[in-house]
Amino acid sequence: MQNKYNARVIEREAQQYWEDHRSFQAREPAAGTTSSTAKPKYYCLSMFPYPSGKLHMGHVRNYTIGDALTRYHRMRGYNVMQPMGWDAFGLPAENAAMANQVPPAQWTYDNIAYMKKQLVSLGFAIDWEREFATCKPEYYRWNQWLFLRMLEKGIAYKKTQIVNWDPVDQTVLANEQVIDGRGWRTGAVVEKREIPGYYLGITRYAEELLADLDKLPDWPERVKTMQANWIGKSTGIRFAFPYDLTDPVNRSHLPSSMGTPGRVQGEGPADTASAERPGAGGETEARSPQTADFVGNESARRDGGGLAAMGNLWVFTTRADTIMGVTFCAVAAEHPLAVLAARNNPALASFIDECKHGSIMEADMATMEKKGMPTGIFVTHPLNGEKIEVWVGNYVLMSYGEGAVMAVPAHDERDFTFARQYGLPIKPVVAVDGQNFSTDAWQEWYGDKQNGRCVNSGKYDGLNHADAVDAIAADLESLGLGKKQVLWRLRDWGVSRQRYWGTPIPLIHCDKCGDVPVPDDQLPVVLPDDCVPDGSGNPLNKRADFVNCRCPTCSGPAKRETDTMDTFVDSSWYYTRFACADQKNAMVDERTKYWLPVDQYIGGIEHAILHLLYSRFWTKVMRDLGLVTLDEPFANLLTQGMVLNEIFFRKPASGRILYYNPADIDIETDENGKRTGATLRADGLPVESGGIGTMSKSKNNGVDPQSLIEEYGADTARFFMMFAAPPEQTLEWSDSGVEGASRFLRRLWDYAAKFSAGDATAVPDDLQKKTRFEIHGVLKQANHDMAKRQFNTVASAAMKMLNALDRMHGTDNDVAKEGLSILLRLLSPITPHITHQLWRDLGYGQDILAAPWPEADPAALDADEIELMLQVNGKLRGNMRVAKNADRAEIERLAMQNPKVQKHIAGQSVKKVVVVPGRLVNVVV
RNA sequence: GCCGGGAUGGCGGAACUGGUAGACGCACCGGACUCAAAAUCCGGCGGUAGUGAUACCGUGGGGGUUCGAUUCCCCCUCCCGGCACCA
Repeated sequence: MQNKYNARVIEREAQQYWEDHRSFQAREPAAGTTSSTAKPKYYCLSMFPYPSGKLHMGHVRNYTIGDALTRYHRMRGYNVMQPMGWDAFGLPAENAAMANQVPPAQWTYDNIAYMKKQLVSLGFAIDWEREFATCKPEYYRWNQWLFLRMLEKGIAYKKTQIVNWDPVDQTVLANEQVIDGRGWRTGAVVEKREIPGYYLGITRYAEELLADLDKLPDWPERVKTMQANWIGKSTGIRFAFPYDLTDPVNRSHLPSSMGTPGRVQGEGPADTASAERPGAGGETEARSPQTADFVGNESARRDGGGLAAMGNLWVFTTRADTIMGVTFCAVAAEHPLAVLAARNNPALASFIDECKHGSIMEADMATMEKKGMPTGIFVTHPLNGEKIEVWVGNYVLMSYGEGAVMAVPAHDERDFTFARQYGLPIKPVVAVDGQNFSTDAWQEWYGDKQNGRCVNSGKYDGLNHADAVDAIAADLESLGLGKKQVLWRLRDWGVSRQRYWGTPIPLIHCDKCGDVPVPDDQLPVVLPDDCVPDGSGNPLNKRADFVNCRCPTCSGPAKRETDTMDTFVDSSWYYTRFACADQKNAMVDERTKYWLPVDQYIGGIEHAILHLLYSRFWTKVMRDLGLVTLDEPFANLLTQGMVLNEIFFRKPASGRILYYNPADIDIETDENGKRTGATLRADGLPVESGGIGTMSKSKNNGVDPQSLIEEYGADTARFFMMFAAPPEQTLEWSDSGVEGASRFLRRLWDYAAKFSAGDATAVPDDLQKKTRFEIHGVLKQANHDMAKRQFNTVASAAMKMLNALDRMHGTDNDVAKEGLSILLRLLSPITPHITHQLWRDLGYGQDILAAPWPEADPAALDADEIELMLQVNGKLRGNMRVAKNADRAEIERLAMQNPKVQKHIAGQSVKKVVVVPGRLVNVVV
């Protein structure tokens, strides 16, 4: 073997070997394999990358974790599959296309080619025969196909709603892209536009998406919590306050056009299905408060379309037990009653306008001062008949529930604040023993529904929360004015995008026949891949060859839909496609039954909600269409931590902060190694430390994986990443840590070279025995850690083994031979190249991948004598060796004789002696 | 405000189910090799006192349970992440 470690050469050779032997090709079991002879399968998947240009450290960490798990399970005897693909549609390609005047397709394919080379050079055990890119018609045709199935089932539907529109870029903006009411790029004032779009009915699955979180015991708790919060289930009562605009108190609000009083047709309680709710949005729009109008709100739409003189103000509450404490109602600025009242009230109109133009971010609204104005409209309390005034309140969201609330200042903190501000009455209707109500300040117990009892509530007095809610729900229902209802925070998923680089939505607009789905036999609707966007809207609109078509129904001239699908659609089902990527005639086939679910999914926490929720939804839809047979796609989820690096900067007296790359900084330390300062190497002058942050361009603290691989090799990069921190925690970059990883691999190589040369230095038997004891002890712990996916301690175990072997000096013995074979196998999931080479060079076998995973030998751990700690009053005072089979009395006797123990118990009486077998003796005095 | 996760040497991080706190590595200090440097190897490395054996203190702070607490319970402080006028 070579006596010097040359990463470049051995990594190239190992990768060539794997390619030649198709080492990572995953195969389904041959027909006839019985479940008793079959290997268990292990589908290990890392979130596929967006082909942005080149890999970043986050990718390297993500895929190294996945690769270590894949290789470990393979050696453990699993039939493994680790595929890779490309999440290839998306906005950055359009931006790059504009900047470089190159079509997004070409840019994307160039990036894929380069990044694939990088992945190969990192030695990942990927089955490249299953690779695909989502921007290929062979893939996205199934987006279109399934979309059409959803349309048939009514899961996909079209509706019109308000969105943020940038008039300069001519595109929809996500909420995050609107800053102080202006487009982030153009600075143009964002308009509200009512735009038709397609929605997927994820809310139909809300209950199951929430309940099935319990079927995911191996998901991180915080991800499940985030999803549960996002889905946001509230159980309560939807009920109505009837109003009559012809009533003398309301006469001034009667619209002149509204001569004849009369009830609105079809108005009734609980007739709005909870599943399909107003203001739906997808991806980013899901958070949009839909402030501009009440479009989509069914009860509101009927009233708003031509408000009748008599009607119902619908509200939702989870605290129906406080219904007798209602002293006013509050509605959102966009609520039809507010709009009506503003018609002849200029002050109110301008207030409403102010509310609408406020920040649309909900986070900002939370800290906003509570403001409101009375509408002068009165509604009737459904249970006690009192006249209740309707206020417009800036704290009521049009997008949640009915856009209107019953206000109970005594038992809701927001209502309390509001009532105090405007001098509205506060009427306590819930009492808690031992507490006195005061309107001076809000107290915690006012909102307590656990311990409260109804008071001042007539027939409901004395009831607790649950009983009162039941009784009130029953009464409201018998009046036809209300009913129990579940309200969800989750919105339907808006998937239409006015973008070019995405899956065309397969619909055709015909003047005669309306919106006509593209027939299956005309799929895929192929996206022209030679467009270069110019920044003025969707370039597809200018492609006559794409837009103009024939109506599938009447064959007349028609126009193709030019909106494309949200790119989250692509990633919602790609994991099913890997099971059968070569299937030309169907979206998926039987092979999904074998491979799914994904046994281990690995990715960033930033996808905790969107991608993971959409994928869960999509799986359930595919299941209901009979395409797959599972409820949940990802059995085990690992969310890896981010890669951080230090930030260095200078702040010139004038001008912008300048950031310096840590690689260009020298650290000064005192003689204890404590840092005293940092200077820029170029000029030797001090720079300031800005702490630790995620690697980013803006902070100039990124490290390019490519340069790392070129300088040290893939194994060093992989080893450092695994050693520096547990996978779920953040990882701090450290150049000297990388150096240390490299040093270890060189030491390993040097040791192997020495072993190979045969160093016959005599090693005493007891040292050999001790070394073997140590190796197997470390292995036992390492296997425990491996099962926990705690790779940092596995890496450290490998280092400990090398240290132990090295201490033995001589290598020509069975302990060294066995120890090295254990070490190589333990390390092979982390550093596959060097271990592949050494395994062959040292004659252990042809291919370490075929070697069994090492297990600790109990015989090696069996010692004649064991060491016991000696404590006096719980303080460590010494230790002693006793025979393995010494009994309790013997141990106690020996411990009491021990001089260290004697010294510390001198002159005191022994109260008790605690003996923990194999561990310690504690003498209590 | 609510939910989740944290806090251990100069640094990254270990510590099985309550049983030797600081494994392993980095940094630093001392030594060997060298004309010298790098690389490599050997030794040291929580704090205080002491020449030393040793003693005391020490896992964010305070209390508790226990023979024994980084680990379990209660209270508090700070940090990170997510959500947020959700009715």
